[in-house]
Amino acid sequence: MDILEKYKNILIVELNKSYSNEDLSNISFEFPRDTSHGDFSTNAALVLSKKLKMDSEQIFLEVKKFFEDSGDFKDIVLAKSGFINFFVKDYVLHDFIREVLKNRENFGKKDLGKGEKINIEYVSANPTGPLHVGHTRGAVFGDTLANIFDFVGFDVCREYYINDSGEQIRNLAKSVYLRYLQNFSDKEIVIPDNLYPGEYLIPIAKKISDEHGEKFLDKAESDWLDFFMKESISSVMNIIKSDLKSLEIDHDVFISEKTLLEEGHVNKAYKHLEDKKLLYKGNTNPPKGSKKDEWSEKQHILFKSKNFGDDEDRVVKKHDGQWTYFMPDIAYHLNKYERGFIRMINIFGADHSGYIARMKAAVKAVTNENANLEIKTCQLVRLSRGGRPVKMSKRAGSFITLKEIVNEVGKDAVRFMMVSRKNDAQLDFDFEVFKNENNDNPIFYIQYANARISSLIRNSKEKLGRDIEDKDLINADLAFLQNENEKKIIFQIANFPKVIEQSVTFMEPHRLSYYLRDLASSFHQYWNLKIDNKRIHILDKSEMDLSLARVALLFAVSITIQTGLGLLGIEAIEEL
RNA sequence: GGUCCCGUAGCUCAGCAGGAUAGAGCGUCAGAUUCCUAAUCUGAAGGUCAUAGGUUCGAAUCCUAUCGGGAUCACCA
Repeated sequence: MDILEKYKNILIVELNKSYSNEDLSNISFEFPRDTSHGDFSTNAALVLSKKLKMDSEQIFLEVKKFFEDSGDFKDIVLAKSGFINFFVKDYVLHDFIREVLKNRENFGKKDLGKGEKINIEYVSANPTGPLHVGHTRGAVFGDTLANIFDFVGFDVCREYYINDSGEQIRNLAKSVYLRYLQNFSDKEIVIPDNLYPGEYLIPIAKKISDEHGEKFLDKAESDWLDFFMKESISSVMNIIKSDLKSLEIDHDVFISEKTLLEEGHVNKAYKHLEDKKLLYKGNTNPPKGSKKDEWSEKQHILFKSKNFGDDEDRVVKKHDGQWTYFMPDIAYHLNKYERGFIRMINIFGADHSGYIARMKAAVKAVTNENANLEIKTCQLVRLSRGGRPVKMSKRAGSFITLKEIVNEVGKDAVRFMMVSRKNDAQLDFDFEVFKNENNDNPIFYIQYANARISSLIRNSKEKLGRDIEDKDLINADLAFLQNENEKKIIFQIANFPKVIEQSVTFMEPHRLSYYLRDLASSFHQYWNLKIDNKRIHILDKSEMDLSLARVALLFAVSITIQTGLGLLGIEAIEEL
């Protein structure tokens, strides 16, 4: 089902017989941009003639021989530039489209993963408040990536790490406690700077008041803190899960830092490092720009992350015996390894990019370099509305939440928006664009294409005087398709498996977004096509065979759009 | 200052593991509606791919340096 791959394999296998000593990895086999360069082209003659100091004509003749027997080609020529250009017979393309129609939602699938377990950790936002726009990009990026990995045969585990331990959680609990006190007092309560001011804590406090009354009033902190931490975390995690649900993001596993601590995983990982002699007592330099007197000269326990490619050794245990945030993270990744994950992917916000080197170092250390951690970062998102930037300040909880954007433009638009740029490029987005129902709005444009194709099937009775069924499409005689636009669309569909493969190997789902937009564009062009200055009618009673052939082709487009949108987590709409 | 990301059309961005004449949307200008969804389409104008070197048959793509923009620096997460 991947034409390109099929012929490339033949080429490489055959070349290997004669030139097994040569590195053939530079040899390409692709759809040339310019149709005058044939249907496929390869640089094989160019590359090998150079390497072997052979005449390129000679290599060309050899290559030509590989393909001649199949009878699939009209012509194979050596271009002046040195490329070998292949002109394929029509039936090859028609057979391909029939394969797409038969395979339906499985078109584009490849077994690249062969069932390999892969762990993708994304979001992992601290449970101190609802998700905001900053989390959204990583959430959608990670989820889309997971979809694509799953599609190509990996055994994907989608995971969320809950940082439910440490100072921030105590602060969360204290913030909720203040809101709780407010429920029993007329006096306005002031929330200190270091605590969380968000109003989402009010219902949490209300629930505690309702269920436990005045039980925690006038009590020492030690009497209520644990309870408030527990209640707050579980309530905030419910908010977060509901945020994720609004984007149809569903993690398989939530792992709690607190649990890792309680079950001894952190101690175990620490001992692990100790046994390998990767820990030592020492000091660190104060960070640039900080005041010297705020810096304690006490001795901490450091992990030799420099041995594994980091540029500093990192503190794992503070002088007072407390863990740093880093140590549980190490334990967590050891735990992933122990659960059988050799391959792990983490999605970080760009503000955590400084953390990449130490995390990779830790995974190497703790797994004896057996596991591979890959980290993808998502750059910032800047939202605007009608050309004006949306101000985002964390003060007073006035940041834009994930829910607000989903409510404003809808799940599909948000998902598309977040993967419509390369992950490591900054993202500027105007809300208004995604509310438009026109060409400005790419998600609309793609859905419109699919809706138009669906309308053909719906209208077939009226326009052709008969219903179109699956077997009509599969049996359609595609030789009736003789138009350049039709050929262009066939090649575009044929490129889908490659786009999928690249999205996986580069971990760049945005490629899929661009692909779908381009495919939709070719479709819309075709829809408006004029021959002899007259608009074509796809459904034309007087040209039944041609009509069926056209619908068959467009149905293959629809299949591709639906699969692509599905991977992006977006509905394919049949009627607007 | 160190590290990471970015720099391609007026704007927002693609550019496939180095390939043939650099692409799309928006915006601008000029057009298309006896039509199955015009919520669409066609055409035109628009480029020193930040700059300078290097690698090679061949560079927007790889390497080095410089300039510009952003993020980050912990005994916070």
